[in-house]
Amino acid sequence: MVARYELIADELRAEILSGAQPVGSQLPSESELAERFGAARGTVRQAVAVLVAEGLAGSRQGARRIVLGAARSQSFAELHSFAQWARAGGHRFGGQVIEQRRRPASAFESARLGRGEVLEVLRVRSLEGEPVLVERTVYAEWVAPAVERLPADCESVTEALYDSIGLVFAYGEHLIDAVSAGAQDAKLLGVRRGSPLLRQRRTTTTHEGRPVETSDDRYKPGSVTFSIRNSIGANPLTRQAGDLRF
Amino acid sequence: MVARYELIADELRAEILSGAQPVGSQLPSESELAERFGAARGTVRQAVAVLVAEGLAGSRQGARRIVLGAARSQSFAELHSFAQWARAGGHRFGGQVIEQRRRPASAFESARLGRGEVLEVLRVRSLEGEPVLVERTVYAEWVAPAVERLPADCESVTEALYDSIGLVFAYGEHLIDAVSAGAQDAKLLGVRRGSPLLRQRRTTTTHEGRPVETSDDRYKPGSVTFSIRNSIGANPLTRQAGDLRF
DNA sequence: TATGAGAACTTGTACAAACAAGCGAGCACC
DNA sequence: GGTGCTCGCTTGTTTGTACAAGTTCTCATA
Repeated sequence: MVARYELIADELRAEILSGAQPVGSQLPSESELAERFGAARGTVRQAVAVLVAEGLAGSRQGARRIVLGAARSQSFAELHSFAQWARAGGHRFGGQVIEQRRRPASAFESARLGRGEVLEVLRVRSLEGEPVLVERTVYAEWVAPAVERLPADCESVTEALYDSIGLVFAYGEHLIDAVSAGAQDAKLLGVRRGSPLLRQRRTTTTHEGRPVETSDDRYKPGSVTFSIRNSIGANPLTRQAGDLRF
Repeated sequence: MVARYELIADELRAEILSGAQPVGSQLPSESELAERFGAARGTVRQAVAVLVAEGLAGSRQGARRIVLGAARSQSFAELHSFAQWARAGGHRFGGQVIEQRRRPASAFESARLGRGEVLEVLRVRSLEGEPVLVERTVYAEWVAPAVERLPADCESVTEALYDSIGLVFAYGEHLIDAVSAGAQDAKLLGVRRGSPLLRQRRTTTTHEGRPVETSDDRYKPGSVTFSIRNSIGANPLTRQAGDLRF
C-alpha cells in the first residue's frame, strides 16, 4: 500500500519538476493543500517534508515554502548500485570482474565485517562503453558463496544478490575524497598514473545492521559527480579531517 | 525556545555517542521512550526521526530501531563554513585573501547570481598551520560591498557577514568531484601540479532563495573527507554523470 | 524436529485540535 | 516620507486517538 502523503508528495514533486511551480515561487499553504487534497494538515505536512528533505523546497517558520530546485534526486538503490543508477539515467553500462579471491580478514576488515575469511573482488564498470570506475569490494564471509556464483560480467550485483539470496542493502555509509591513480587504477581506467580519481569508500549493512561489504570505488574524473542539497536544520553530508590512516 | 523533541533527541544522541547505546543495539520502543520522557508518542517519534535523519539510527516498520553509527554529524553551518567546521572540531585554522576583484558576471554566473557585476575572491584556508584549501568564491553584486569591507585575514566570512549585514546562508547545493591541481592551486597548497584535489562546487542562497555566492573549493588530499550515511527511503547524496561543461 | 498459525509488540499512517512563534503587509503616527 | 506597531497568515510543536502493517517470538501440530 502506498501512503497518502507519498501520493501527495508525488503530485507536488511533479508540479515542481514540470515547471508548473517554477524555482523561486511559493508553494500553496498547508491549509490550502489540505483542502485541495482532502487530507488533514498533518498529512500534508508529511508530504511537503519529503520535498524539503529532497532539497526541492525550502521551509521556514512563518513564511511560505519556496521552490528551491527542479532536479530529481535519486533513490538509495541508485546511489548504492552503479547499475541501477546508470539504468535510471538511461546510460549504457557494463561491468567485468578482473580478479576475485578469498583471504583472511585484516584487522580493519574484521572490525567492520566480522571475523573469518572475506571475499575480495576487483571490478571495472563502464559507462557508454568507456571504463569509468574501479571497484575493490570486500564481502563478508556469509555472502561470499552467493557472490562467487555470479557471472564475471554480472551487470548488477545488488540485484543479483537480491534474486539469489534475498539480500537487501539497507544502510550505507560513504566517505568521499580524492586520490591519485595507482598503477593498476591507471591501467584499468586508461588514465595516466598519478592522475586524480574521485574515491568513494562505503560500508553497507542489511536491515538488521549486519555488515555486508566495504568497498573502495574510484571514479575517473569527469565521469561522475556527487551532489547534495542541504539547508539549515537538515543536512546529511559531513566533512571530516583526513587522518590518512587508511 | 528549544523544542521538546530536540531535547529528547539530544539526550538519545548523547547516549549513542557515549556508547551507552552501542552500535548494533536496539533503541527502546516509542512507548517506552514516551513514558520515560513523559511525552506523547508523536513527540518521541519526531525525536527519533532526527536521529534517523542524522544516520545514527535505522528504522523499519515492525522492528525496533537499531543504532547504526556513533559518529556525530555536522550542522549546516559547519558544512558551509570552514571556520565553524574547524572550530567545532577543535582545529587550529586560518584564512587569507590572495586576490580580490570585481568583474562583469559571465553568462554562467548571471544565471545563478543575477546580472551585473560580481566580486571574485581567492582565499587560502589553513588547518593546523598548513594550507589545505583554495577557495575561489564569486559573490553576487548585492553582497560585494560587505565582502570588500572584510579584513584580508578574516577567519570566518560567514560569521562576519552575519554580523555586518545580518546575512544568513540558508540553503546550499554542492557538487563534489576530483580535479588535478593547476599551477596556481599547486603553488598555494604546496603540492605538485597535476596532483589530485577534492573539489566542492557550491551555490548558496538566503532564506528567500536569493543566491549569494558560488564557490569552487579545492582541498588538498588527505586533509578533508566528505561523509554521508544513507538508507533506503532517505538519502540526500546523488551521483551525476559528469558532462565536463564547467 | 520442522512447520505453520497466531498473538503480542513495534513502527507507520492518518485525523483532529490547540497553541506557539515567526513573517509580512498594511496602517497609524511622527 | 519614513518609522514602528499591530494584525492576520503561515509554519512549528505537542497531545491524543485509532487503525494499518510488518516483525518476532511462542506454541500447538504434523
